[in-house]
Amino acid sequence: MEENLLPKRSEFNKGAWTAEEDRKLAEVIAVHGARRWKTIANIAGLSRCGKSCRLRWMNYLRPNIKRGNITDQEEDLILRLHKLLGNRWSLIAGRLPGRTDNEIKNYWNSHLSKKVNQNEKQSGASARQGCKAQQRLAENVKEQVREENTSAGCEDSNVGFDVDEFFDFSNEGIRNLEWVSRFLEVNGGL
DNA sequence: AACAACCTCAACCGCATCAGA
DNA sequence: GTCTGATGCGGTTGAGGTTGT
Repeated sequence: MEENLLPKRSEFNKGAWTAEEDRKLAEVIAVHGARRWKTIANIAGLSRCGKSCRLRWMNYLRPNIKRGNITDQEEDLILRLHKLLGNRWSLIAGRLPGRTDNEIKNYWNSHLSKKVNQNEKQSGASARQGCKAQQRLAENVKEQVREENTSAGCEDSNVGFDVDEFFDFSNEGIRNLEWVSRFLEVNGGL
């Protein structure tokens, strides 16, 4: 009686993927490509939702995934990018070949957030100065983007957008971050 | 050896955005 | 212009492993 009132249990498998499921998924993607995840799940005969298949592919099965320890260089880059972009893990992952947004998010939450908190505590007295430094940093970046906009004439440029709007991270207008790549390449450090 | 506390990371969930009908 | 399904993203959870007592 009571079970009639309960929501219908999902018909999808949940939890850890088996090697067999991985193999099936990879096979189907090799043939049909990595899109239309619902269809892929059906073709592969997996009792998984499309979302789950996508996640598994993106975070684990995709070729060129780098597994293992994050190097010091990578860590440094993550810190710099996080300073610049906030919790935009997919954008940060885009700058780290072979790393997934999930991996970077996990690494941040388990390692770097603590590190950053510690550093902030240590420099507690200079917190305000830190804020100012951050503002200066943002201003520097803004200035550089403005220069790029004017020198490139914006027509053909990938960085043609309103700089102030862009740096308002509450705005979801961020789409093309080509300039971030270039900024990091040019500056080498923040 | 046994247990608790902590840590890591794969996977899930909900929401936002995109794209096609 | 609107609707709907697909996709992408960030936050969160929980199982399993590790370390400390």
